[in-house]
Amino acid sequence: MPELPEVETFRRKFLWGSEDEPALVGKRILEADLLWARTLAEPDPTSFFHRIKDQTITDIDRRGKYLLLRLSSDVLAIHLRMSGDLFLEAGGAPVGVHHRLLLNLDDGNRLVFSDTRKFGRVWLSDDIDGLLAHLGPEPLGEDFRAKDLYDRLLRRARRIKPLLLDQGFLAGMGNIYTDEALHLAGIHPERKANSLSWEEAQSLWSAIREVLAEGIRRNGSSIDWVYRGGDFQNYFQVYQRTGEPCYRCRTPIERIVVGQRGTHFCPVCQERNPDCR
DNA sequence: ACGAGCGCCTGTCGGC
DNA sequence: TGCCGACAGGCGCTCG
Repeated sequence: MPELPEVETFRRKFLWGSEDEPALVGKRILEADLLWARTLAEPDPTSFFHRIKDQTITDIDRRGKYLLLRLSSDVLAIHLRMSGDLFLEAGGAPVGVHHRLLLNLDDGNRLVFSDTRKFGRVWLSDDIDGLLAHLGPEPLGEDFRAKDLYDRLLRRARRIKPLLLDQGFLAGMGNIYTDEALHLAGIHPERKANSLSWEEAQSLWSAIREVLAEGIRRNGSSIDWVYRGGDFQNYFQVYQRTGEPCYRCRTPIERIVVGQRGTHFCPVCQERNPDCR
Protein backbone atom coordinates (compact mmCIF):
# COMPACT_ATOMS: atom_id res chain seq x y z
CA MET A 1 0.00 0.00 0.00
CA PRO A 2 1.93 2.89 1.23
CA GLU A 3 4.44 5.07 -0.45
CA LEU A 4 6.45 7.76 1.27
CA PRO A 5 3.51 10.09 2.12
CA GLU A 6 1.44 7.30 3.67
CA VAL A 7 4.39 6.08 5.78
CA GLU A 8 5.10 9.65 6.84
CA THR A 9 1.43 9.96 7.86
CA PHE A 10 1.81 6.89 10.08
CA ARG A 11 4.98 8.35 11.57
CA ARG A 12 3.31 11.60 12.51
CA LYS A 13 0.20 9.88 13.84
CA PHE A 14 2.17 7.65 16.18
CA LEU A 15 4.73 10.30 17.12
CA TRP A 16 2.22 13.02 17.99
CA GLY A 17 -0.83 10.98 18.91
CA SER A 18 -4.38 12.15 18.22
CA GLU A 19 -7.69 12.77 20.01
CA ASP A 20 -8.47 9.05 20.13
CA GLU A 21 -4.98 7.55 20.09
CA PRO A 22 -2.07 8.19 22.42
CA ALA A 23 1.42 8.85 21.11
CA LEU A 24 3.71 5.80 21.10
CA VAL A 25 6.86 7.41 22.44
CA GLY A 26 7.42 6.40 26.04
CA LYS A 27 5.37 3.21 25.79
CA ARG A 28 7.03 -0.01 26.84
CA ILE A 29 6.56 -3.28 24.95
CA LEU A 30 5.53 -6.02 27.35
CA GLU A 31 5.39 -8.82 24.84
CA ALA A 32 5.16 -9.54 21.12
CA ASP A 33 2.90 -12.03 19.39
CA LEU A 34 3.76 -13.22 15.87
CA LEU A 35 0.81 -14.64 13.93
CA TRP A 36 2.41 -15.10 10.47
CA ALA A 37 5.99 -16.32 10.62
CA ARG A 38 7.24 -14.73 7.39
CA THR A 39 6.26 -11.26 8.57
CA LEU A 40 9.38 -11.34 10.74
CA ALA A 41 12.39 -10.91 8.48
CA GLU A 42 14.99 -10.78 11.25
CA PRO A 43 16.06 -12.06 13.71
CA ASP A 44 14.68 -15.55 14.37
CA PRO A 45 11.44 -15.59 16.41
CA THR A 46 13.03 -16.77 19.64
CA SER A 47 15.63 -13.98 19.65
CA PHE A 48 12.97 -11.50 18.57
CA PHE A 49 10.59 -12.27 21.44
CA HIS A 50 13.41 -12.20 23.97
CA ARG A 51 15.02 -9.00 22.71
CA ILE A 52 11.94 -6.86 22.15
CA LYS A 53 10.47 -7.59 25.57
CA ASP A 54 10.62 -4.59 27.91
CA GLN A 55 12.10 -2.20 25.35
CA THR A 56 10.64 1.30 25.35
CA ILE A 57 9.73 3.21 22.18
CA THR A 58 11.98 6.29 22.28
CA ASP A 59 11.38 7.89 18.87
CA ILE A 60 9.81 7.31 15.45
CA ASP A 61 11.55 8.03 12.17
CA ARG A 62 11.09 7.21 8.50
CA ARG A 63 13.56 6.38 5.75
CA GLY A 64 12.03 5.96 2.30
CA LYS A 65 9.06 3.65 2.86
CA TYR A 66 10.46 2.19 6.08
CA LEU A 67 8.90 3.22 9.38
CA LEU A 68 11.50 3.10 12.13
CA LEU A 69 10.42 2.58 15.72
CA ARG A 70 13.48 3.43 17.79
CA LEU A 71 13.57 1.30 20.91
CA SER A 72 15.80 1.38 23.99
CA SER A 73 18.51 -0.73 22.37
CA ASP A 74 17.27 -1.75 18.90
CA VAL A 75 15.30 -0.38 15.98
CA LEU A 76 12.11 -2.03 14.78
CA ALA A 77 11.94 -1.34 11.04
CA ILE A 78 8.55 -1.89 9.40
CA HIS A 79 7.84 -2.09 5.66
CA LEU A 80 4.12 -2.29 4.80
CA ARG A 81 4.59 -3.27 1.15
CA MET A 82 1.20 -3.62 -0.61
CA SER A 83 -1.43 -4.04 2.08
CA GLY A 84 0.18 -3.41 5.47
CA ASP A 85 -1.56 -1.33 8.10
CA LEU A 86 -0.68 -0.20 11.62
CA PHE A 87 -3.06 0.77 14.38
CA LEU A 88 -3.66 0.66 18.11
CA GLU A 89 -6.45 -1.32 19.71
CA ALA A 90 -7.36 -2.54 23.17
CA GLY A 91 -5.09 -5.33 24.37
CA GLY A 92 -8.00 -7.73 24.92
CA ALA A 93 -9.76 -7.15 21.58
CA PRO A 94 -10.39 -10.21 19.40
CA VAL A 95 -7.52 -10.93 17.02
CA GLY A 96 -8.46 -9.96 13.45
CA VAL A 97 -7.99 -12.42 10.59
CA HIS A 98 -5.29 -10.25 8.97
CA HIS A 99 -3.34 -9.45 12.15
CA ARG A 100 0.27 -10.57 11.64
CA LEU A 101 2.18 -9.06 14.58
CA LEU A 102 0.98 -7.72 17.91
CA LEU A 103 3.01 -5.60 20.28
CA ASN A 104 1.38 -5.48 23.70
CA LEU A 105 2.10 -2.16 25.38
CA ASP A 106 2.25 -1.19 29.03
CA ASP A 107 -0.78 1.13 28.70
CA GLY A 108 -3.14 -1.77 27.93
CA ASN A 109 -3.20 -1.16 24.19
CA ARG A 110 -1.54 -3.17 21.51
CA LEU A 111 0.10 -1.98 18.33
CA VAL A 112 -1.18 -4.16 15.48
CA PHE A 113 0.61 -4.86 12.22
CA SER A 114 -2.20 -6.04 9.93
CA ASP A 115 -1.45 -7.16 6.40
CA THR A 116 -3.96 -8.85 4.10
CA ARG A 117 -1.49 -9.94 1.43
CA LYS A 118 1.32 -10.90 3.84
CA PHE A 119 4.03 -9.06 1.84
CA GLY A 120 4.95 -6.73 4.71
CA ARG A 121 8.10 -7.30 6.76
CA VAL A 122 9.57 -6.23 10.07
CA TRP A 123 13.19 -6.29 11.21
CA LEU A 124 14.50 -5.91 14.75
CA SER A 125 18.04 -4.71 14.36
CA ASP A 126 20.85 -2.92 16.13
CA ASP A 127 22.42 -2.08 12.75
CA ILE A 128 19.74 -0.06 11.05
CA ASP A 129 22.24 1.76 8.82
CA GLY A 130 23.33 -1.55 7.35
CA LEU A 131 19.73 -2.56 6.75
CA LEU A 132 18.97 0.68 4.90
CA ALA A 133 22.31 1.04 3.12
CA HIS A 134 20.82 0.10 -0.25
CA LEU A 135 18.48 3.10 -0.32
CA GLY A 136 18.98 6.12 -2.55
CA PRO A 137 18.57 9.72 -1.40
CA GLU A 138 15.57 10.98 0.55
CA PRO A 139 13.57 13.01 -2.00
CA LEU A 140 12.35 15.57 0.53
CA GLY A 141 15.74 15.89 2.21
CA GLU A 142 17.30 19.35 2.34
CA ASP A 143 20.50 18.03 0.84
CA PHE A 144 18.74 16.55 -2.21
CA ARG A 145 19.15 19.18 -4.94
CA ALA A 146 17.97 19.29 -8.54
CA LYS A 147 21.61 18.99 -9.59
CA ASP A 148 21.95 15.75 -7.60
CA LEU A 149 18.97 14.28 -9.45
CA TYR A 150 20.33 15.43 -12.81
CA ASP A 151 23.75 13.92 -12.14
CA ARG A 152 22.19 10.61 -11.17
CA LEU A 153 19.86 10.60 -14.20
CA LEU A 154 22.76 11.15 -16.58
CA ARG A 155 24.45 7.96 -15.43
CA ARG A 156 21.42 5.79 -16.23
CA ALA A 157 20.09 4.46 -19.53
CA ARG A 158 16.90 3.09 -18.01
CA ARG A 159 13.43 4.37 -18.68
CA ILE A 160 12.54 7.07 -16.19
CA LYS A 161 9.53 5.41 -14.57
CA PRO A 162 11.13 2.11 -13.51
CA LEU A 163 14.16 4.12 -12.39
CA LEU A 164 12.08 6.33 -10.10
CA LEU A 165 10.49 3.19 -8.64
CA ASP A 166 13.97 1.79 -7.91
CA GLN A 167 14.50 2.45 -4.19
CA GLY A 168 18.26 2.40 -4.70
CA PHE A 169 17.95 5.34 -7.06
CA LEU A 170 15.53 7.37 -4.94
CA ALA A 171 13.86 6.25 -1.70
CA GLY A 172 10.11 6.48 -1.27
CA MET A 173 8.48 6.82 -4.69
CA GLY A 174 5.79 4.26 -5.58
CA ASN A 175 3.42 3.77 -8.49
CA ILE A 176 0.98 6.57 -7.65
CA TYR A 177 3.39 9.38 -6.88
CA THR A 178 5.67 8.44 -9.79
CA ASP A 179 2.82 8.72 -12.30
CA GLU A 180 1.70 11.99 -10.72
CA ALA A 181 5.20 13.49 -10.66
CA LEU A 182 5.92 12.58 -14.29
CA HIS A 183 2.64 14.16 -15.36
CA LEU A 184 3.30 17.33 -13.39
CA ALA A 185 6.77 17.54 -14.93
CA GLY A 186 5.42 16.80 -18.44
CA ILE A 187 7.73 13.84 -18.96
CA HIS A 188 6.75 10.61 -20.73
CA PRO A 189 7.24 7.56 -18.45
CA GLU A 190 9.32 5.76 -21.10
CA ARG A 191 11.85 8.53 -21.65
CA LYS A 192 15.40 7.36 -21.09
CA ALA A 193 16.77 8.87 -17.89
CA ASN A 194 19.93 10.13 -19.57
CA SER A 195 17.95 11.86 -22.31
CA LEU A 196 16.46 14.42 -19.92
CA SER A 197 17.71 17.98 -20.26
CA TRP A 198 18.81 20.02 -17.28
CA GLU A 199 15.54 21.93 -17.49
CA GLU A 200 13.52 18.70 -17.52
CA ALA A 201 15.49 17.35 -14.57
CA GLN A 202 14.73 20.53 -12.65
CA SER A 203 11.01 20.18 -13.46
CA LEU A 204 11.06 16.55 -12.37
CA TRP A 205 12.88 17.39 -9.15
CA SER A 206 10.32 20.00 -8.15
CA ALA A 207 7.40 17.81 -9.31
CA ILE A 208 8.60 14.91 -7.14
CA ARG A 209 8.88 17.15 -4.10
CA GLU A 210 5.56 18.82 -4.81
CA VAL A 211 3.49 15.63 -5.17
CA LEU A 212 5.11 14.04 -2.11
CA ALA A 213 4.60 17.18 -0.01
CA GLU A 214 1.01 17.47 -1.17
CA GLY A 215 0.44 13.77 -0.43
CA ILE A 216 1.71 14.31 3.12
CA ARG A 217 -0.42 17.45 3.50
CA ARG A 218 -3.47 15.37 2.50
CA ASN A 219 -2.49 12.55 4.91
CA GLY A 220 -1.77 10.20 2.01
CA SER A 221 -4.06 8.48 -0.50
CA SER A 222 -6.90 6.13 0.45
CA ILE A 223 -7.79 3.55 -2.20
CA ASP A 224 -10.10 0.55 -1.94
CA TRP A 225 -10.29 -1.04 1.47
CA VAL A 226 -6.66 -0.41 2.36
CA TYR A 227 -5.57 2.66 4.28
CA ARG A 228 -8.06 5.18 5.52
CA GLY A 229 -7.92 8.79 6.49
CA GLY A 230 -6.04 10.35 3.59
CA ASP A 231 -7.69 12.22 0.74
CA PHE A 232 -4.95 12.75 -1.83
CA GLN A 233 -6.88 10.34 -4.09
CA ASN A 234 -9.27 13.23 -4.72
CA TYR A 235 -6.43 15.20 -6.29
CA PHE A 236 -4.97 12.59 -8.66
CA GLN A 237 -4.27 14.05 -12.11
CA VAL A 238 -3.57 10.74 -13.89
CA TYR A 239 -3.46 7.76 -11.53
CA GLN A 240 -6.51 5.54 -12.11
CA ARG A 241 -8.01 8.15 -14.45
CA THR A 242 -7.74 6.07 -17.65
CA GLY A 243 -10.04 7.48 -20.32
CA GLU A 244 -10.94 10.56 -18.30
CA PRO A 245 -9.89 13.98 -19.60
CA CYS A 246 -6.57 15.51 -18.60
CA TYR A 247 -7.36 18.49 -16.38
CA ARG A 248 -4.81 20.56 -18.29
CA CYS A 249 -5.61 19.76 -21.96
CA ARG A 250 -8.76 17.57 -21.90
CA THR A 251 -7.04 14.71 -23.76
CA PRO A 252 -8.12 11.29 -22.40
CA ILE A 253 -5.59 9.82 -19.96
CA GLU A 254 -3.95 6.65 -21.28
CA ARG A 255 -2.90 3.51 -19.44
CA ILE A 256 0.10 1.48 -20.58
CA VAL A 257 2.31 -1.07 -18.85
CA VAL A 258 5.87 0.00 -18.10
CA GLY A 259 8.14 -2.37 -16.21
CA GLN A 260 5.11 -4.54 -15.43
CA ARG A 261 3.39 -1.66 -13.62
CA GLY A 262 0.18 0.03 -14.71
CA THR A 263 1.17 3.51 -15.88
CA HIS A 264 -1.11 6.49 -16.37
CA PHE A 265 -0.16 9.52 -18.43
CA CYS A 266 -1.44 12.23 -20.74
CA PRO A 267 -0.21 11.62 -24.31
CA VAL A 268 -0.27 15.36 -25.05
CA CYS A 269 1.19 16.87 -21.86
CA GLN A 270 3.78 14.07 -21.65
CA GLU A 271 5.00 13.92 -25.19
CA ARG A 272 6.59 10.74 -26.45
CA ASN A 273 10.04 11.73 -27.66
CA PRO A 274 12.08 9.79 -30.23
CA ASP A 275 14.19 8.12 -27.54
CA CYS A 276 11.07 6.31 -26.29
CA ARG A 277 11.30 4.16 -29.38
C1' DA B 1 23.01 -2.39 -16.75
C1' DC B 2 18.66 -3.40 -18.10
C1' DG B 3 14.25 -5.70 -18.71
C1' DA B 4 11.12 -9.50 -18.47
C1' DG B 5 9.12 -13.14 -15.84
C1' DC B 6 7.91 -15.00 -11.68
C1' DG B 7 7.08 -15.74 -6.70
C1' DC B 8 5.09 -14.09 -2.65
C1' DC B 9 -0.45 -13.52 -1.03
C1' DT B 10 -5.44 -12.12 -0.71
C1' DG B 11 -9.26 -9.80 -2.42
C1' DT B 12 -12.24 -7.46 -5.85
C1' DC B 13 -14.17 -6.77 -10.16
C1' DG B 14 -15.75 -7.51 -14.91
C1' DG B 15 -16.78 -10.72 -18.59
C1' DC B 16 -18.79 -14.88 -20.15
C1' DT C 1 -24.79 -18.06 -10.19
C1' DG C 2 -20.12 -19.59 -10.78
C1' DC C 3 -15.76 -19.66 -12.73
C1' DC C 4 -11.59 -17.39 -14.51
C1' DG C 5 -8.50 -13.99 -15.59
C1' DA C 6 -6.89 -9.36 -14.77
C1' DC C 7 -5.50 -6.37 -11.57
C1' DA C 8 -3.86 -4.11 -7.09
C1' DG C 9 -0.06 1.30 -3.52
C1' DG C 10 6.13 -3.63 -3.48
C1' DC C 11 10.19 -5.94 -3.98
C1' DG C 12 13.62 -9.75 -4.39
C1' DC C 13 15.22 -13.25 -7.36
C1' DT C 14 16.84 -15.48 -11.83
C1' DC C 15 17.86 -15.37 -16.50
C1' DG C 16 19.10 -13.62 -21.11
